[in-house]
Amino acid sequence: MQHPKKTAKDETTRAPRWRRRAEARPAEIFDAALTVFSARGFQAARLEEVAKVAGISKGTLYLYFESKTALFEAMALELMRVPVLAGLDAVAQAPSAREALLGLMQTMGRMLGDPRRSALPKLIISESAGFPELARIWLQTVIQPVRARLVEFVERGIATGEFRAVDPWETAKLVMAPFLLTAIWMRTFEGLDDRPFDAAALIRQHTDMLLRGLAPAASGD
Amino acid sequence: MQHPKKTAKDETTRAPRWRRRAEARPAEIFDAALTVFSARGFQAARLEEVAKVAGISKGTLYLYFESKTALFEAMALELMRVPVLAGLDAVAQAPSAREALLGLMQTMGRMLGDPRRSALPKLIISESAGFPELARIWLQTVIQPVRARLVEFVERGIATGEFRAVDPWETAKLVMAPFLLTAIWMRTFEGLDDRPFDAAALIRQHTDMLLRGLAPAASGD
DNA sequence: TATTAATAACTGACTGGTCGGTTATTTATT
DNA sequence: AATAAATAACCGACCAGTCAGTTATTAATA
Repeated sequence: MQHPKKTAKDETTRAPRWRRRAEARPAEIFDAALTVFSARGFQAARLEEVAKVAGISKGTLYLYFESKTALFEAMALELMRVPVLAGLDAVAQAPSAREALLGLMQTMGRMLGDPRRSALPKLIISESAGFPELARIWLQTVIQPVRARLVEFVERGIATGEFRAVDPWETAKLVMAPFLLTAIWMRTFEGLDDRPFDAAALIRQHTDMLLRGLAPAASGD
Repeated sequence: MQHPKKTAKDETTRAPRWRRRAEARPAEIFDAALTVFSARGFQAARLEEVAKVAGISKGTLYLYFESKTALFEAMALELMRVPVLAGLDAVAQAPSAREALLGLMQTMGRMLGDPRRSALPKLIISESAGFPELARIWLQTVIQPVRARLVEFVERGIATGEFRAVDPWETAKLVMAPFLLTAIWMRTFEGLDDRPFDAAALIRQHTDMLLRGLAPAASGD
């Protein structure tokens, strides 16, 4: 049988079974992988399902990634690479320590609103046993830089008298804790609890409490 | 071929290969299961290894538990059953809201010191996708009661004028967040970070910040 | 432009190894 | 001797990873 008249580029539109889309694939696979790995966890995730969600066959996955492990790692690294910290330097330029701190918290709050990025912490934490290297990288590329900034802001605030003298390192952890709680809660208990989780309200309250906790004593310490 | 000279049962009590210990087994298996499941995650954990750690054979596991899933669930439930909340009512008897709050935080802090119990949160969170029922039970038996108490204490403090008027629900989450951070950190990043994690210092700082954040405005709001 | 050849992208049936779970057998206890 | 407890060899479902073949796309040729 001869080839059918595909030459009729005038709209015979015979949908091909698939298309070559070598450029678009990786991103789509990352998307699918995040979805499936998030929903099932790394081990329980089936590559067949990742492929299905990505709209390709399992074999095709292996044209782009060496192994299931490599796919997971590449995906996680890809999501980390994204400007998690892009705003950090800008925020640091704020005229006061207070504003810098608030700016950073706002940035983190926005990140929680992006389902893709807010999925990463729980995934890294959950799979840290099997991928210690990934935990290490997350620590180095995300946690430590953010923490360093927070420490810096707190120290600056103390120096300028905006804040009272607290331990900057412990305070940095306290600043981050509610964000972690939120990221985890949304992906673990949301829908099971009788009360909806209002991330915005939590962060508002967090900010309020934090600023009061940092305020210098009104008169004498 | 006949059996080799085992007939030499000169009965001088050489250790028998095993003993009947039907009563002690379950606890030992739980211990082993917690260790292995914590280290590897549910899916990656091998029953062979659980058995080895428990000092028995894989087959013996099945004398006590229906399946890998049943073992995991039974273990998690067993750890929840333990007096997580035993101190709750006692703490609630404290003369002031402030003391009740501090008492509860102290209890939670102590819990983090017990490696067995502090392992549970991360395990539940990590496996929540595969065991949504367990997440629900954890929510109901641990999180919600603790949260309810916290809300109650905060409301009481506001009523008595010990605390300023904050949102008790959001505040309850803020109280818990650093404990969650600690539980997760210790089992995820500890050893990778350049700074050791000082849980006690964090809780001290947390307490300090919290009380200041809750303090009524010195003069006018 | 039409046809053919060459290549890159993709598919899906297949396989080999890995455990969860079972069972025939051995060992301890009563 | 009878029974209960534990073992270890075994089985088979499941799935990551492979590969021989198929289809789309591009390049070369007429």
